[in-house]
Amino acid sequence: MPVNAANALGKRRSLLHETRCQNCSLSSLCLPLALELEDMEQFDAIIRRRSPLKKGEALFRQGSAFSSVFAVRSGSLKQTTTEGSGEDQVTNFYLPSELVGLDGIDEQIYPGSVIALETTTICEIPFDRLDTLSEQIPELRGQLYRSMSKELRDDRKMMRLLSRKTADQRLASFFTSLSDRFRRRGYSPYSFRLSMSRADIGNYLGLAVETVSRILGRFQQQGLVEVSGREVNILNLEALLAQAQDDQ
Amino acid sequence: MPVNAANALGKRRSLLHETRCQNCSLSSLCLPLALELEDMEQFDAIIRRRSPLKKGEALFRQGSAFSSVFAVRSGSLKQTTTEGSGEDQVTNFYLPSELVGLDGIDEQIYPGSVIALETTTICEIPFDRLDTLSEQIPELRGQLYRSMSKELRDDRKMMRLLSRKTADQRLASFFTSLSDRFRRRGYSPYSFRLSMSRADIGNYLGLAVETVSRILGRFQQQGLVEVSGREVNILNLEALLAQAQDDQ
DNA sequence: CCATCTCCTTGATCATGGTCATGGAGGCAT
DNA sequence: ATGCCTCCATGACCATGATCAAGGAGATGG
Repeated sequence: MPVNAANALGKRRSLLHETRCQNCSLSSLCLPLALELEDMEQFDAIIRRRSPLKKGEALFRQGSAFSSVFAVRSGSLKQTTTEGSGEDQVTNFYLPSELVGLDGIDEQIYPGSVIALETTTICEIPFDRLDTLSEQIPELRGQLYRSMSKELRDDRKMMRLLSRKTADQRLASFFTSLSDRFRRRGYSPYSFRLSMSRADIGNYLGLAVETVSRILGRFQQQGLVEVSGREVNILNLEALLAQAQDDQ
Repeated sequence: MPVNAANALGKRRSLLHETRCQNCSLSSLCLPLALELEDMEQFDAIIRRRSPLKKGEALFRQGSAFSSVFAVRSGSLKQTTTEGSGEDQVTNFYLPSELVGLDGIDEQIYPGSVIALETTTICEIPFDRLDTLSEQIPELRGQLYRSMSKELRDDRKMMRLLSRKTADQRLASFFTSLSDRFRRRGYSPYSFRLSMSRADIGNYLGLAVETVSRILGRFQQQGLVEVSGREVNILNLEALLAQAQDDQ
């Protein structure tokens, strides 16, 4: 007895590491967040699921032609930009449900490379189709505006961090921010694994690797966190939050 | 003999410091950049021209309710954010044709204050009407996406500046960037007036005022610029551009 | 299981730019 | 004009974090 068409489709999708937005656990955080079922189906139809990226693989490279934005489904990535012959600069880390590539719209070129930090699955959203759909679905358009606006806001925070905070405050901010992002995604805010190296963290925070190591050591001695390699246990979130403030 | 209606309207507008987008010298840089005449008229209709801000006046304050984005018509402004009881952080300077307030869409609150640095005129664009119009006019929507995308790109540049560049490179970048922005607006790229104080510049670049002063002095000795108070003359743009690079 | 490489840690020294202190210059109101 | 501010410049000193150096830990592949 043959399975019905819907099931067959379902099976094929799952074999290709695909799922539909309707079933995705991230749908409450991701772009289709505000969509009715019917609209979500339309949105779902333009998504291209990609085969997973392996650690170190690039989603795209700086300078390549812009065509799509991408939503992270699982795993994590870093964005890096190179200028002249200078060293790379890590400008962002991306976690599941976050949107990658929005800064390429303007010049139709990706202004940075985005590299997987671990095995990572991605939903590709062709931008011209997204734009067209955003004409028909105001909620989708609103969500897109909001995503970009939020990224602008986060950038301002990062500027403040880079120009006013001490090394200790930067690390504390980094951990509390990560903790918060994990919590919002339903993971433990106290216990998680860093997918990025110390070098990536230092580069992102504007610090030398050695400084990152030293401060992590100090945080451990102070009983704020417990760090073993890339495993992190936050022991005193309150104190970390206090450290992260740059006022006083 | 009565003047005709169009003239009367024109007069009233100019009395209120108003002009229409069609006549605005900035229209090739501003939001309506890509619009046909007919679309531009629709866009023009939702704009509210405001009476000029005086130096030091706020366009809006951090935390107030988001309702509009704003286009700078003449003059300049700075964006500052306060965190806790900490010192303000200058996160941006805005020049004519640039769009202010885009980072408030997400949380429906302006995340920073925006203050006029001199007498400044502004076009107010109510966001809900802009959004609605962007549904009907794809070019407008595209331009809005591009504006936000560009701001994201500029933010990445700023992060690189703050985390990798030396004090000299930061100042050189600041001047070359300003020079470029003036050039694009049809002003001299070599000779201009700074509307912001040394303190604002230092705050923006993550430097102490004293450092800004010292480096400006050094730049003068090196024959790169001539600075007298807030008047700037760029004598050697090439060399400044070279200084501004962070590679080598 | 060993060799190799990358990643991380820790120590010693140094340099950039911050802080503190002071004085001058220019704008603005009286 | 005169005094008062704010803004800017310059000098002396200091602190934070970078750089240099070396070694250990953990992963990866033969």
